[in-house]
Amino acid sequence: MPRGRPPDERSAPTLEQVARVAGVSIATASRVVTGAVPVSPDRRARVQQAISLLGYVPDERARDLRRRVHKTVGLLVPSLGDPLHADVFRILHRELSRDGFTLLVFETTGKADAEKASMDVLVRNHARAVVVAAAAGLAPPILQLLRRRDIRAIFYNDRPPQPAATCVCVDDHGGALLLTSHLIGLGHRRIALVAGALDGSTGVDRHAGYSAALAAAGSATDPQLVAGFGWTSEVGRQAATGLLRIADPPTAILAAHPSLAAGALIAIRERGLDIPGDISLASFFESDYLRFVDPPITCLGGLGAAVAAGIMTTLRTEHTGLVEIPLAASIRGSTAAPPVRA
Amino acid sequence: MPRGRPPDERSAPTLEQVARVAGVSIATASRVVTGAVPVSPDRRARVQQAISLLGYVPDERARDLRRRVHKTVGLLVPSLGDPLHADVFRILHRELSRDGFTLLVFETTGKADAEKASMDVLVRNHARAVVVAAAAGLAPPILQLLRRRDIRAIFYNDRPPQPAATCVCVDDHGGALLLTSHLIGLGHRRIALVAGALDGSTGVDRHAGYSAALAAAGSATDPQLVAGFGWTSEVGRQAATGLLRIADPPTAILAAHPSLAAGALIAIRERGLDIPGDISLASFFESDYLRFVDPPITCLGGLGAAVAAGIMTTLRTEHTGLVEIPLAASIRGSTAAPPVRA
DNA sequence: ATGAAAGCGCTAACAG
DNA sequence: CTGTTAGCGCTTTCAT
Repeated sequence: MPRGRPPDERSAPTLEQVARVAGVSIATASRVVTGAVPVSPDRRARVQQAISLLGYVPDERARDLRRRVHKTVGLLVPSLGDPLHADVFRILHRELSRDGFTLLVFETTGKADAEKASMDVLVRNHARAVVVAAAAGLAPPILQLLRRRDIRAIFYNDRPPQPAATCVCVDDHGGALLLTSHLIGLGHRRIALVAGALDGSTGVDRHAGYSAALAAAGSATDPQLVAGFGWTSEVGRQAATGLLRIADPPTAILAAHPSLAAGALIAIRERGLDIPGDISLASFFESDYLRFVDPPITCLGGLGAAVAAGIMTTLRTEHTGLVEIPLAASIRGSTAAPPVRA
Repeated sequence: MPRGRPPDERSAPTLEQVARVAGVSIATASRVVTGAVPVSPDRRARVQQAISLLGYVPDERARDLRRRVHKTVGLLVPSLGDPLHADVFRILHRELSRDGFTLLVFETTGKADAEKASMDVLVRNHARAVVVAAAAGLAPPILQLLRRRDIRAIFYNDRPPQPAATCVCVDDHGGALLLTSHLIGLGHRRIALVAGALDGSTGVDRHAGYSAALAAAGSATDPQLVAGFGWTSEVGRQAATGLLRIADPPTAILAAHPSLAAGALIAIRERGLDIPGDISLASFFESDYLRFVDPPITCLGGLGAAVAAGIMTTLRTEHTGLVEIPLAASIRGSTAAPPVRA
């Protein structure tokens, strides 16, 4: 038998100690802690006194073990630095804490083995659900493991690899359409897209939305005006630099991500152009700096909150399927009518 | 007695099931899982086969409960958006996972009640240690709770409220001294400080280091050249705008935080000044954009890694006391000799 | 309203 | 080497 070490007073007090101090049974002590079942007032008081005297705090793990419930949810994101993911984390964390859940975050940088390792930890900790931003890399075997374990997977941002999976997706197509139409409405005809990587639905859908808006206005998509197939500011900068050098340069640039917009911003300034006098700039999604920059940049707002809300609903209602997050544009100083030309 | 529900095959397989399938005792199964004690080759093989057949994964919580160990560490930061904290999170997470630990992150935004709530969760989950960036708000009662629970507290960034506490601190004074001396060495005499809030050791020490460097060069600190007592880019922008308007404006600006530098950068551009031709700019710490901006901005580098390393050492060696992280400057294009003047 | 006791899934004595 | 067994701290049935 395990050597039951002498009850260490330094160690965390247990329910048994509380019960002893209060002079009641463990069961009664438990009942006042959980608060569910009726306990006589005087005993309740004695137990509560013992609790605060000892500084008792229930052991969440023992509790879950016995209750056979799993109050852990995982979040897998490529990067916590990304404002969208940071927002989702913040809000998810807040909401889940409210329900007594624990959120385990993993930064996977899109690497498959990191995702594998993260999933392993989550399984070992009996996660009930896992929220995944980096859908692309989540290999089928992992998905299978999740299913086998009855762990709900909720994808967001990118559309999931499996058609029937639960997903909270931003309306990328609609967003691009919205922003591009805004630019067209302002009078722009040469609108460039700094597109982002086209290996996931995010990039592809934004590109499609952009093209659709153009088509609706009667123009074709000029391949010369689409560049920047990555997600870093350096990619954005180089793409914009190239875009500004072509024969018939754009009067507006739409960036598919704040980092891309940051790069474009630098390129525009290097070129000595004025925003929005010479060129307009609009970006997907929100980021602190988009507001602080001069002029503040038009973008698609309120996203993190909406995504997080969608995830919470999905989590709570056991909903399965696709949730589309509607998008709204925050029109700011960086977009205006194009300069008049010859 | 609890109604042992019929063994649900959908649910996570237990060691007992593994043992049954392998035709061995549950103890033997446990032994091959933990891998510690000798087990005969054939039995080992049978168990391993059963494990992969069932897809068995040990339940971390039951394990910890039985082992009476606590493999959870908490991290409390004001904001995950801050590159320093994001770095610390990333590295801590990686290192701790390696040791089988779980990292629970909390964004407290410096609010005392958020810190209180976070600590509560950590206590309930039997955290072994908690790493705290927002030292200022961690009220004494919480500290007391931690001590009582024998939870190690490791502070970083700000110096802790309690003198004897364990702390991994950046050498803020030395860093400011280093950067300011660099600027002085370049020939600058009018060096401004965008200081950050002076209600914590971080801001105060950086200010002191700046003054010390000035004093060493034989100049006094001109109060007119110190502004920006907050941590947002907006504060930095306003401070720098003011600084550039005074009668005898600075030829160099030292920002106490990347956000402050971002604001200063905007102000400088608004003023139409060239970096580093008209004015030099240096910043505390690293941030992606500091590298991508044109010109890249001189700053203090490698910080997150160093802090995280210090924390890990502290965690592993049970070290108590103060660890100072040495700082190194990354000299980049944003600092050069001041313009020649009349 | 209360207490005794049976385990949740696991590890580690202890005795073969 | 292997099996038996006593709990880790907690909740909950069952019987008072």
